Amino acid sequence: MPELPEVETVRSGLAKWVVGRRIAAVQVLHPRPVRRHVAGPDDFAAALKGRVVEAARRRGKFLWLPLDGGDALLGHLGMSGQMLVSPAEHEPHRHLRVRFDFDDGGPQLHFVDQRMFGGLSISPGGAALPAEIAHIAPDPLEPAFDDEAFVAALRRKRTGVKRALLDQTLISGVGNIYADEALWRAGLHGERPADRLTRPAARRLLGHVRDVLTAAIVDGGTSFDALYVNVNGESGYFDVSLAAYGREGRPCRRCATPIRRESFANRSSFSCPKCQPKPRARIV
DNA sequence: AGTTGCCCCTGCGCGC
DNA sequence: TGCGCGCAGGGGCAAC
Repeated sequence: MPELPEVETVRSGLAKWVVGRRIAAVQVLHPRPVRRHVAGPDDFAAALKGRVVEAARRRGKFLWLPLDGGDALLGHLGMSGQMLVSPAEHEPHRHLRVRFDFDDGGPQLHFVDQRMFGGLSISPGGAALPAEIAHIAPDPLEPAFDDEAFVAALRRKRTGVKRALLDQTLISGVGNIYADEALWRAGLHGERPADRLTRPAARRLLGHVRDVLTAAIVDGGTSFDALYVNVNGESGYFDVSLAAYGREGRPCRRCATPIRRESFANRSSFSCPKCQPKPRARIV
């Protein structure tokens, strides 16, 4: 579910509510979200007890909390993960998987995840950049992102431009919603061969990716339902600004043609049939 | 080596 | 009312 804007909204909430606090206890209520910690849930909890959270960082859709001593708590929300800051007296969420208590007795941190595609792990020495996510490309909102390197790499991809946008080793943070939104803004169908984009077209597409991600962060992300909320349980409202995703049959905001839905990699793609014409088959 | 497909999970809404 | 099916903001890994 969460893409870069949603994860960034969560990160800023963690920066505000969790950074600077010392973990007093960790309870793992379901082992699956901690599956990447090979030593097991008990070891995971023991290793975090007493550690101070020093920062809240993000690359693409990954989050990490640098801890005193140089390690980091690395997290990914998967399709349905949430980080909630919750007073201890509140009724726990049905899908609460991991609970963190702090030594100040203040609100707890709850990792909630219905589908459990997300997870938490400890990255040894991973405060600056966890080794586990070294294979992920920078995201387009961080200074390390190299626009021209991305444009060149995109134009070498022997695949459709949407698949390329979703390739986290090429550009991170873009998921199914914002890929469709950026392609709509660029007037490109997702099946357009990436290696046939002109350099200027690739640069324009990157600009649209950056613009839509930035606009969505301002709105606190996209919330279709209760599965995505910020650390205080509040929804984002970028959904009202979506132009393509989830708008099948509704008029294109540019030309009023009904938005089309096509199946794509076990999911869906939304686009305007007129503004984003399907490419002709590749002639080899 | 680069690209594609399958699988991991739970729950909800729809049609029969 | 009940059940089966399709679908959902992601990513790792095996197989071509």
